[in-house]
Amino acid sequence: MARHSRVRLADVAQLVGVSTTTASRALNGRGEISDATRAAVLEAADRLGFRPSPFAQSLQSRRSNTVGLIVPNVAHHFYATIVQGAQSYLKEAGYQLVLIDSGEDAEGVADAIDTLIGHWVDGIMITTTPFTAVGFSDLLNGTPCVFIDETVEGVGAGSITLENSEGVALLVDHLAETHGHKRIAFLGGRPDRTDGRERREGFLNAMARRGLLVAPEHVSEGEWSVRSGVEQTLHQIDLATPPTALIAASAELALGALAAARSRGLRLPDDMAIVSFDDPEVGALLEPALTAITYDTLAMGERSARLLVAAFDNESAPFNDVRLPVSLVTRRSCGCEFDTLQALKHAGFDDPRGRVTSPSPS
Amino acid sequence: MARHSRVRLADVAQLVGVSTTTASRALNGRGEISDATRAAVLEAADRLGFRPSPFAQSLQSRRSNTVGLIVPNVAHHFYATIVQGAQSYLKEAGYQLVLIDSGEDAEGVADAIDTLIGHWVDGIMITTTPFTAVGFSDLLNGTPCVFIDETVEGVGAGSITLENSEGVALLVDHLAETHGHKRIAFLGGRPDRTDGRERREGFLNAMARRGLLVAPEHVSEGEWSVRSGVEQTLHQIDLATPPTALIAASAELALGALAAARSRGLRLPDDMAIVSFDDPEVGALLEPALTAITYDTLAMGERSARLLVAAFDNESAPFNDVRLPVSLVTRRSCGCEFDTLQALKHAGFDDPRGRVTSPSPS
DNA sequence: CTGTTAGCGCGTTCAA
DNA sequence: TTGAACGCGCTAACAG
Repeated sequence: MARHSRVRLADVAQLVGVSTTTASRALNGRGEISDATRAAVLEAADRLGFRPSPFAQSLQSRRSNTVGLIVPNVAHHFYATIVQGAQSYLKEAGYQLVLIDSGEDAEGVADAIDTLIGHWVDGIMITTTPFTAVGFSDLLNGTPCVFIDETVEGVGAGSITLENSEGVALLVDHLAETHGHKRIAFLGGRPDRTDGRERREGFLNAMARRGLLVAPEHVSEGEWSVRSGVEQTLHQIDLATPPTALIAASAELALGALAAARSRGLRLPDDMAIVSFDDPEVGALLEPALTAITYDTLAMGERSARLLVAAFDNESAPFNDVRLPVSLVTRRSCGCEFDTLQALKHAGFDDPRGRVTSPSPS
Repeated sequence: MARHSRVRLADVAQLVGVSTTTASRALNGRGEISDATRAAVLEAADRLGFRPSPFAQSLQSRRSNTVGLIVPNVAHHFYATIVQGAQSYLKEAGYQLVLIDSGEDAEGVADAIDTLIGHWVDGIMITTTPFTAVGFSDLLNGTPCVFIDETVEGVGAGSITLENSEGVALLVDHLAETHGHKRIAFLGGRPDRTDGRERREGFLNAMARRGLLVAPEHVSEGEWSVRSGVEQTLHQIDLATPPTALIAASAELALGALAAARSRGLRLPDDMAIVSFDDPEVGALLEPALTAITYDTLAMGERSARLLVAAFDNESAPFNDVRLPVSLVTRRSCGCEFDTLQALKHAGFDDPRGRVTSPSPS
């Protein structure tokens, strides 16, 4: 295998005719040094293509300039975008991202944390929380950490989450005020996740605030998946008193809901309105185009990385609980007017790399 | 910032009462050593929670046990899945993945390669090729490398690509044989990419093989994006002799095509059939459900990683050009029968992590 | 079978 | 302003 053999600091120093100490000082700008030698060293380093060995540096400094990110599934757009956001900030800040796709189960996450600590990452960002506070504390063993989209009480430097209940309230308000819906059902995800729980509670609160009754059978629960969306929706449609509008707690649930309703021959949005927390990548391209809550996932990643890096310099800072705003994009599935082609022209969808971006709400 | 201070080999050795050399031998299984001391060292290491410093090891061995992966856009499902596949193999093989989202432009990729080499990765996987062979050779400077979805002649240990022309041929054959289409148009992506070029040529060849005429205006070109799909499709529809079927060279183009055709009031698939190379995540949930070429993206990532790691042990092996098979999934957009709900029940879409997997063809 | 020595490449003393 | 010496933690080479 290719053993790396490159120019060392010593080579640079030798070329210039100074000690490695001097060369080091010139390159790092520490200590006093004459302008002449500094210039000479810099030029020599440049000419030789000198790159300091990160291992030697880390061995000496006891820090790796590396940050770990644990996601349950990189292939999911939400997590992939967080990776992207995090990396863009970390690069700027001089850190390298180490990504681990852990799966969602506890064992995988424990493994991932262990691996990252074994690699001496300076900090860890975690997007899935199958442990309690003590569990995490044990695993982390003092390594700085930030939670994304989830919160674990009293562990880590902070968390970045969405305004989940506010978002659901936007959906409820829009359905009720603009379109006059009263019998609104909620398709939920897993209640053991922070986001799932908050969205569910947000729904109940928003309905209560408007004095709208929620029949128990109009609040269902399931997995965070398309299949579950189908099942929950069929169940709702078959009810003696089916709802006139559906709020899906996630993009996958909404996709399932759309498919299920269509296959039952319902005309959307006339027979039933369907809206969603989470705007799927293809939200504007669905039939009907999906009214949804959007948010800046890229910013979630960036903010998280920023929060973590900030924590490096200030370990004793209090837990930082950041909430990111969300907003409503009205399209056709709620009953509003929406011209897909027009929307495409004005907002996004032109990423040359092929990304299907949703029009960002202003 | 949290300086790592942990148990060193020396601590273990001291506890047992042997030299670090002996301890090292016991832990690494090198050299002769008595069973008794080996056991003692292992136990002590375990009890102390000893983890060898990767920096010290790398400094000494001159290898990092780390592999770099460069993608133009992690947020894109295709690349995200490659990341996932690559990581799953690398983990098994004892390597850590270092991911860089470089963007698609040459500068970003050059930067990424540079960064990775600066981190002494043992090898690099590249998914976008904005350079010629000499360009890459210069940048890589001997670092083992594998290309994914693209090929650069004569550089690296090998490449993993799809059976692009075979895939397009499957689409052409299906449209012609099963549905009797003769005027088939092709919506192309960027011809400067290996995949784009091969799909375009595959189309022309497949049509020629069947003796079908292709009017020049029925082969268009553009970006790899939804917007471009919309534009190209509108252009085709407005032609004096519009095609009766459309083959989109990528998922994004297909999504754009669907939206454009629908917005013009065309009934799909009766007025126009639309099929696609690339099965979008939501292929089965579109209206109409999209007939498409699918392939195992996860396997692309795995195979690539496998190929790279194999190259570590055998640097002089010849260039390994791996082609991954693709297959046709017929749904409704070509004119076939397709029951979305039924498909959901039988194939995929039940990933608890929320992944929207396409039914895999058997 | 085991220990001593030395060096991977860098930064940081301390002394000149 | 510069340099010599040392140590970060580990393993390979060379004794014993």
